Amino acid sequence: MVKYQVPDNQTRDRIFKAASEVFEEKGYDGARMQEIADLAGINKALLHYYFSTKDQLFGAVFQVLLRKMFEKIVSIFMEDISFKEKLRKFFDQHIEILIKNQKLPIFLLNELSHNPELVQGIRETLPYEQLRNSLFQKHAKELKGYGIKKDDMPQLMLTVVSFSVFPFAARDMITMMIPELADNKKFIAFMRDRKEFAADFVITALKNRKK
Amino acid sequence: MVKYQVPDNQTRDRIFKAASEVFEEKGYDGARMQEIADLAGINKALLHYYFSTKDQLFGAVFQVLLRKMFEKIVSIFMEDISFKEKLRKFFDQHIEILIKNQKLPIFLLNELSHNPELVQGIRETLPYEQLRNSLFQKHAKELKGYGIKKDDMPQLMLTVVSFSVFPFAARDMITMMIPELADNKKFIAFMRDRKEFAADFVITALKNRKK
DNA sequence: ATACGGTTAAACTTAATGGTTAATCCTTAT
DNA sequence: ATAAGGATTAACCATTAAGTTTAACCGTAT
Repeated sequence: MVKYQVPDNQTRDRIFKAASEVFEEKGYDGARMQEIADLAGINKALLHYYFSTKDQLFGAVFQVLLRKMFEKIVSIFMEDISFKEKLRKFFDQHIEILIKNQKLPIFLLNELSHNPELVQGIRETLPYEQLRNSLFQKHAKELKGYGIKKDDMPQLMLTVVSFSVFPFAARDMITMMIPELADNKKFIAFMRDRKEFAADFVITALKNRKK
Repeated sequence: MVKYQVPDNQTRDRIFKAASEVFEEKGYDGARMQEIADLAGINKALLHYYFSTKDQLFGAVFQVLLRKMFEKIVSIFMEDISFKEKLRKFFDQHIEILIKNQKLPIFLLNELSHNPELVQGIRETLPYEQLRNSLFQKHAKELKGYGIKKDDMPQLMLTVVSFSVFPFAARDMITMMIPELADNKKFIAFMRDRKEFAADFVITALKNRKK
């Protein structure tokens, strides 16, 4: 493979990374192409040389970030372990990921809510159907033992995900009510505590569910 | 009190209402003063006559919306009923409010995350300290019976709130994974089901908590 | 050598968009 | 009736941001 002036497409990658940061931080409307160019260490002309419009750049970034987050979740839930184990593992790993990407949830949720058509291009490529069905079938006995019917799965899954995602999306609301957690270190500790709290909470609720 | 041309401040109110809608729908960055003026049925000059800058208008709107939401939550939790009853009542009433203000959660959370200083003016006027303390003290015996220590209260309260708020904030993410719920009627039904699901879930988890 | 892709700087175009101005309207007080 | 003053308007202004253009530079492949 012949190398040109710039070996790989490092410029494109730098743009992509810069754009991810700026979009994630400010949202689509608040982001400025100039700021992205600055952060990538290039000028606006080159930025448009790689991504002709803001929309296109945003679309690319959004899709990657959404997929990244989604695939992490799926991969954990696809593993071949008991449902209870999955829960513990999920909260552990997912919360660690979110600690490293604290602004990601609110960014994804907000942009999605502002233009739902963003999903169009991604929907087909994500194995959400697969996840939904296989999750219930793989743990049919275990879930049946908990009195969880197939119809209950959406409520349950939403509940599980909200345990880890919501605190990050609502971070500043939490800070408002619990000023101690304004300190990032303490917030992270709080979220690490939450791993066990959440797993225990869900498992207890399931085990003792009225059938 | 002498009345001038316009008896009450109906114009101001119309502006305020229009601004609430537009900001809630598009966010600060996505909102246009022109659109607000149009929706209020006036022109931009008059808009600036009442609210000199976009920031000022936004600040006023945001504060009112945040307080509105917060006070509803507080009022339910302050009532003089058992903790279990509070939970059921909270999920019932809170979810009904959110059904009528579906975009409010993501709006508040997103704007707050973009400029946390928004809280400054509001913090003092909200009885969150009061809520935190009185909640635990009022139900000391009941919560003790569940093995909830004072330190556990933030985790518990966050959990409770996330049951009702998160689904609205994540509405389009949910729609992506559960296409049936794209239909608003069905989504509302789903959320009404969730009232009982959430209350049962939390109460079961509490009752059987390992101490 | 030369052709070409990546890159820069800088000036430019164009379409909003927030905010202003000066005049007009309307109601009430005198 | 008329003056005063708040409410309202149409037109305007200044700035910003996306995207373009142009001319030049530089390293590598042919």
